[in-house]
Amino acid sequence: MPRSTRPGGRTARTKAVVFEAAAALVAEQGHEAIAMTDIAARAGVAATSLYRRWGDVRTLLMEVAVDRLNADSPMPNTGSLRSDLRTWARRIAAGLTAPGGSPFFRTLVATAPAPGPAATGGDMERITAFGPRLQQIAVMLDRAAARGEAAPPLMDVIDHLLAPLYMRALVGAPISAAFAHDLADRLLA
Amino acid sequence: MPRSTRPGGRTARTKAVVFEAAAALVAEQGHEAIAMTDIAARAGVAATSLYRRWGDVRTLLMEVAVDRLNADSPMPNTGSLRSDLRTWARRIAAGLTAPGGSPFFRTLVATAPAPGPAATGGDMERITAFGPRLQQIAVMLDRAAARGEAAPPLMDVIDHLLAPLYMRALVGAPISAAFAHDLADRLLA
DNA sequence: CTACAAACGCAAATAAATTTGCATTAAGGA
DNA sequence: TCCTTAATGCAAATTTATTTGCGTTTGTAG
Repeated sequence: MPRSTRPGGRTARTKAVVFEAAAALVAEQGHEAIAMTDIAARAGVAATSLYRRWGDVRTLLMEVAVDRLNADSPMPNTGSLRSDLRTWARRIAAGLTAPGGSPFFRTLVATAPAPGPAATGGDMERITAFGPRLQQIAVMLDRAAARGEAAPPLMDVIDHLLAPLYMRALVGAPISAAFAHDLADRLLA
Repeated sequence: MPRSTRPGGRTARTKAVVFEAAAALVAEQGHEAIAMTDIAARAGVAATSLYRRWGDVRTLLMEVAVDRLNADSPMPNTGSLRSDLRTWARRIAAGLTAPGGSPFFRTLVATAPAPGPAATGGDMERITAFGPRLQQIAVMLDRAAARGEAAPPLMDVIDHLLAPLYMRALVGAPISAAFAHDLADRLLA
C-alpha cells in the first residue's frame, strides 16, 4: 500500500516514522509511561532530534493524538440531518472502539494544556484540536438549515452526541453502533 | 476552621500536608508539569517518603484527584426525582466551576490507568474513582423507584448528565447552573 | 553540478529524577 | 514507662532524562 501523503523531504519522512512509533506506543501501553527516549528508540532516530523538533514528550504526543483524531473522513451528506447525524455518530463510535481509538483521545486530554481561566465567553474551540471536527459539524448543520430542516445548535451536538461518546471512551464503557444511533435520535427528539 | 478529619498518627498528618501541597500545585499549574520533587518541597517532607509511599507521581496525583472528586456531599432528598437531579447536577456544576475544580478531573483522567481491553461487558465502574459517585446516584434512583416514580437507568444519568458536565470541564466550556438544570430536565423528558 | 542551510546523528556534559543505606523519630502496645 | 515497629529524614549513589557541541547528511536553490 503506497503512502500517498509522504512528500520528498527527509523532514517529512522522519516525522512520519516518529509519529508511527509514538502512535504505536500509545496504542499499546497508553500515554502515561512513554518517554522521549522510547519513541526515539522505536522510531530509529536520535532522541536529540525529537527534543529539538518538539521540545518535550507531551508536545509530541499531543500532536500525534491530534493527528490521529483529525484523520478526517468526509462528512456524510445523505439528504436528511437525522440520517447524517446517525452515520456520523456511528463513525465516531467506530473510531473510538477501534484498536487504539480511545487511547488517543485519552492522550489528547492528558497532554492538552489546561483551558484558560474563567471560560466565560467562548465555546469548545479552546481546545484547538477539536476545531476541524467542529467545523465539520457546523457544515452538516448548515446544510440542514439550508434545506429548511430544524437544526440543533452546535453546542447541543457537542453536549449530547460527542460528550457521551467520548466520556464512555474515557472510562472504558462499551460503545456500540446502536448507542451512537440512539444518541443521534435523542438529540433530534 | 478546625479540620475534623485528621486523626492522630504521624502518617495521617504527613499524608494530609502532602495531599494539600499536591492539590495546591494541581489547582495552580495543572498536573502536567508537577514532579514528585515539587510536591515534597512544597509539603516540607522528604521526597524519599513520597516515593516509598506512593511509588511515583502519577499514583499520588491520582489519589489526590480521587480524594477531591469524592469529597462527598450528602445526596439531595427533596421528595421528587426531578428536584433531586436538578440540585445534584447543579452541585456538580458548582464543583467543576469552583477554583481548581476542573483541574482535578483533568488530572484524574490523565493519571487513571487505561481502561481494560474490550470493555464489552461492564459499565462505568471500571474507573474505580467514580464508584462512590455512582453509588450515590443509584441511591437517588432507587429512592425514586421506591416512591413509584419512573427513574431512568443509571447509565442514562451518566451519559446525559455527567458526560456533558465533565466534557465541558475538560475543554473549558462554560458550565452554568442553568445548564445543569436543563440537563436534569432533559434527562427526564 | 555546486553551494548553502536545515535537519540529523553521535558522544559528551549536564541536570534531574529515583533508589538505597542508615540513623532518627514517633506511634501503639505490653 | 519501656519496647517494638513503621515511617521519616538525610546524604550518597545510581539511573535516567535532557541539553550542548560538532561533524555529517540531505534536500534544495542557483
